[in-house]
Amino acid sequence: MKGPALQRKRVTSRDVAKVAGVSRTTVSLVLNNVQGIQISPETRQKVIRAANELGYVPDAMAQALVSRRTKAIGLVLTRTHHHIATDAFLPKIISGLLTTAKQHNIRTLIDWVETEHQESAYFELARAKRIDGMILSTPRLDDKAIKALESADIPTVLMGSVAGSMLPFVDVDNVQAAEKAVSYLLELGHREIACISNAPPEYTAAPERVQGFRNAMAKAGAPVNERLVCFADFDPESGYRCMKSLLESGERFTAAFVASDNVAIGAKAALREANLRVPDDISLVGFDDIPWAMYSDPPLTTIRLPAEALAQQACTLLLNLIQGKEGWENNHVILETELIVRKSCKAIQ
Amino acid sequence: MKGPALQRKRVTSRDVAKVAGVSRTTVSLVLNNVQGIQISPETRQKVIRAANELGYVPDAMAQALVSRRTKAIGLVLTRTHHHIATDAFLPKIISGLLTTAKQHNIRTLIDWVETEHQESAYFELARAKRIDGMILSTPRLDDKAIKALESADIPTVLMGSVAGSMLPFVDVDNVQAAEKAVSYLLELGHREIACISNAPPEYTAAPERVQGFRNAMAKAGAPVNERLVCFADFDPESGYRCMKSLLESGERFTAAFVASDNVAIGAKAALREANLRVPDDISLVGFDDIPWAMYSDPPLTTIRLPAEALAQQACTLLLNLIQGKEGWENNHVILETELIVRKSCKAIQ
DNA sequence: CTTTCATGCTAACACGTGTTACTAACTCGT
DNA sequence: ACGAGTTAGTAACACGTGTTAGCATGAAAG
Repeated sequence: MKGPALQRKRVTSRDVAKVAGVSRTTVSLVLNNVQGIQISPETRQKVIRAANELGYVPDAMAQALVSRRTKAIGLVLTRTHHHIATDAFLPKIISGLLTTAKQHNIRTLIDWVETEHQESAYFELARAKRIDGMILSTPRLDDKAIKALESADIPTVLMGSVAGSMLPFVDVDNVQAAEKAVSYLLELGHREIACISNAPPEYTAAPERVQGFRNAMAKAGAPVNERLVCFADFDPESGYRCMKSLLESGERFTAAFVASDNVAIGAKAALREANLRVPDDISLVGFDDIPWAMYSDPPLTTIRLPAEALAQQACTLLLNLIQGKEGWENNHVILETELIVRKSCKAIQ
Repeated sequence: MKGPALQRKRVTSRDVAKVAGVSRTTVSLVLNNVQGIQISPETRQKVIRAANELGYVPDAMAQALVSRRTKAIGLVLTRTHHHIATDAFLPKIISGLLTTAKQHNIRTLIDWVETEHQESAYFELARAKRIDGMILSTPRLDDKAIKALESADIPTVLMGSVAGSMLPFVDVDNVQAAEKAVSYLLELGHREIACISNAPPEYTAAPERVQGFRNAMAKAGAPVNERLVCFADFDPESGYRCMKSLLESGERFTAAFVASDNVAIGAKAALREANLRVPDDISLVGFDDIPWAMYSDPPLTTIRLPAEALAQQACTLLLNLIQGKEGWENNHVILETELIVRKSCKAIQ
């Protein structure tokens, strides 16, 4: 496959040139298929044959150095160790990213930024020119970081919108989606509805989803009991704690909108512990439609978030940005959500 | 933070040298803190001050080119698009990898190899010298690919052992772990036990876990009903299908060992559809202890696989390999598993 | 016979860094 | 005063590629 002799030495374009009996320049011109230049078909063949014979693969670092393109993008995660480990969405995002990246022959670098050293880490990646651009997942940015990013010279796309930022982003309409979910509960006759957010309010999407809850309630003329609004923290355990405290508060409710399936899993565990059954005693609507939602017991009614499509769009947007297609700047993409009705909700009789 | 004027031009070590009034060499020597060389403290200060003032960050590509180290490792996934998207373990592996990598100031590149183009893709990454080494997750390798990898000049660590390979790997003792799980069921008095594997037998770990099942049954003198042994395919849906076909086969069983929590989730859905309750009608033991196992209804008894620790060990092993610490070659790490007893099993009376 | 022009290819530079060999100046013991 | 040794720093090369300017050669045009 690689020729008879096993070569441990690095094969460079100079070696190919020597074997083909041409100059290194010609090798480069032929293998990169440069247009508007004249090379005889025989020479082309000689070069290509030599390259195959030697198993020549151009050095990515050298290419990057001279072309000033690394052909790599970065996915930057901005959450804690623990939240990354229990993120049910990460696989979908990675899968989506890899698919699109591969189509464009681009590599994906993944990095994790501890919140304390945010800025320095952003810059390290950016200024070291290790990547051509980056995607920030679930950004939680203060004004300083946003400004630093906007003024930095590295193309950036956010997954999740950030108020006050001019950076391009990809997202769903969280307000409208949450409204859809809560409206469904209201249509089933529920009036006393609890709301557990997906994350603390400083994270993207969290306040929007709670706002959607409020909007739906207001439209239906149902009062919002503030004691039934609670902020979780991404993982099932936080959902468990939220639901437990809601139950212990003694406030009455017949349904709950949980703005994350992952959190809902924990919330349901708390209900079970209190001998409350879903949907007979409490109706539950989730958000995200993680792969396990449909296999939950009972199957969880939820809002489907097109995670893979979001990642793909983010990647496409970023690649356009990198290629300098103007008119893409400050642009954004909003994808549609869908209410998936399963069996975790029941009408009030 | 970066000085008054916003510089869009790239800052090189030459610029730093000019500002500090020294040669580029001196800049390199100072900033890399090269030992055994004499530079006066005042010059050192001048250089460091100039570097900070200009916001100098060395170009990673240029460094890689000259040092022949990219300071990046690759995580290579060898499964289908869909299996990656629904992999409950990927976040933990990534989390573990990132932690260890960050400690050593190493970046992580993630790539995905469609099974058809396996070899070419391996080599592309390796020969292009984009990474210093790679970790292969859930390898499914035929002999040709193994040999190609062994003879390639890129350090490689497998996550999951492969029979007949000399490559270093990180794994648990799958046979023993499965034995532990099934022994637990046997101790509870079960004799007619079904076995659903985590994956097709050509993948690592799958045959081992089934073998563990057989061993435990043999030791207890319980006959293995071959019609109750079934191979799933990573995701819940395959578990659902397996369990459904087991139920439709008409063969009697009181418990099932499911060699993957992810698969078990689907299997449980099939049981529920058949109006069978866990653990009252059927006892269930899973494998992996994914984050959702403890929040399942009922909480799933399972074998805990130390996924993050495995990733960390794999990373450490790889870094040793890259640094050329001999004595680490052909080495491997086996981590311990643990039976986590929850509420999905019941004793036979 | 000279001038123009296309063809086929190459020498030479640039990218930004790490590192080795070397030099100039200065100290010091005798 | 003089060779020996230390100190502080630099010039020059290497890494492997992409790209521009230019050089022969031969053919066509005047």
